[in-house]
Amino acid sequence: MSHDLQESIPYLLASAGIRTGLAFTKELKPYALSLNEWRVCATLRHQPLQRIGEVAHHTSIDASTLSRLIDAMIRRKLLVRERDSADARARALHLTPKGEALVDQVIPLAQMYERVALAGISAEQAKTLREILARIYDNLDALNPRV
Amino acid sequence: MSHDLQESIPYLLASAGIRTGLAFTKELKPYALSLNEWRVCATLRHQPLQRIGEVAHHTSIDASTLSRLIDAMIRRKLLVRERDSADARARALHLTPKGEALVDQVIPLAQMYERVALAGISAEQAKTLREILARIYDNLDALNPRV
DNA sequence: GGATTAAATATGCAAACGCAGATAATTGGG
DNA sequence: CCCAATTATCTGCGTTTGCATATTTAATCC
Repeated sequence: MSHDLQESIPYLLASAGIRTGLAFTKELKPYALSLNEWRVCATLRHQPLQRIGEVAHHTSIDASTLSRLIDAMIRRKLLVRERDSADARARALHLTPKGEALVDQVIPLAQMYERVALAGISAEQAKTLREILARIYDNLDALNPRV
Repeated sequence: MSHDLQESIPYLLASAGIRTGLAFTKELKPYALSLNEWRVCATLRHQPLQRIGEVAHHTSIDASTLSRLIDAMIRRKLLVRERDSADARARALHLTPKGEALVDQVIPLAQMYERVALAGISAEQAKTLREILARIYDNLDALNPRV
């Protein structure tokens, strides 16, 4: 059987994604943020007032891992948790002003990495890439019996 | 400051990559392979006789993590390690027949995931995607002071 | 050819992770 | 209004991970 595994989309996705993540992790060190913490910030910046379960779904981070991660972030006063108006069992998370300020500090870094990653890739290709990646995420999300 | 982080390439890459990895991890369970073990198999299938350091570089898995992972795989007789002809300090790894047989069993799964991930994406777009992902990997690889 | 440097791999250790099950709090049926 | 069922989150616990450092082995210099 031939089939070059190095050319398979899952393999290439992992390679590019892990590399990018590792590099960005180093950049985050001065801000005392782990990559997962940053991803939590990013999704809450995009859409505030999410519950832990929603954040877990959006970031693909296990809810139990998130529970602890978010506790620590709350202790650092980057996030707060309030009663959810819709379901009182749940608590809705959002960034504090301090958290937002931190995100604003990191955004230029994220923009720089975007440029580094996309070096030699046309704007049009980048647009296609965004669409395809979103589609792949959706394809795999659909596979999951609702995380 | 605006800038939607959810649209940034690193974020989308992580989302799509992690999702794909999680889903594939479940498929690997019956074969008692972790995702990292599979990635090691894949790179050794593509290019045998690599050292640990080379595998570490190709997979972006830390060498110390790999050292232990590979020990376990050798104990399972999926890999063997021989003296490297070029540098006798190093040992070159390659799959055993048993390891190759396992890879052959998993390949159809990998092919299936390729199809699932690419649902609704044209062959031409998929080709572009492969090229771009490889380019992104290279762009970030170049950034690293030789891992 | 012995000592020094260099490189590849392994190990100690603490932190992060993921699964399974526990807990907390609400909803819905009677 | 109370109890069973449901759902969101948390905790216990063993495994995996990554960093720093040690160890092993060979290449190189004198």
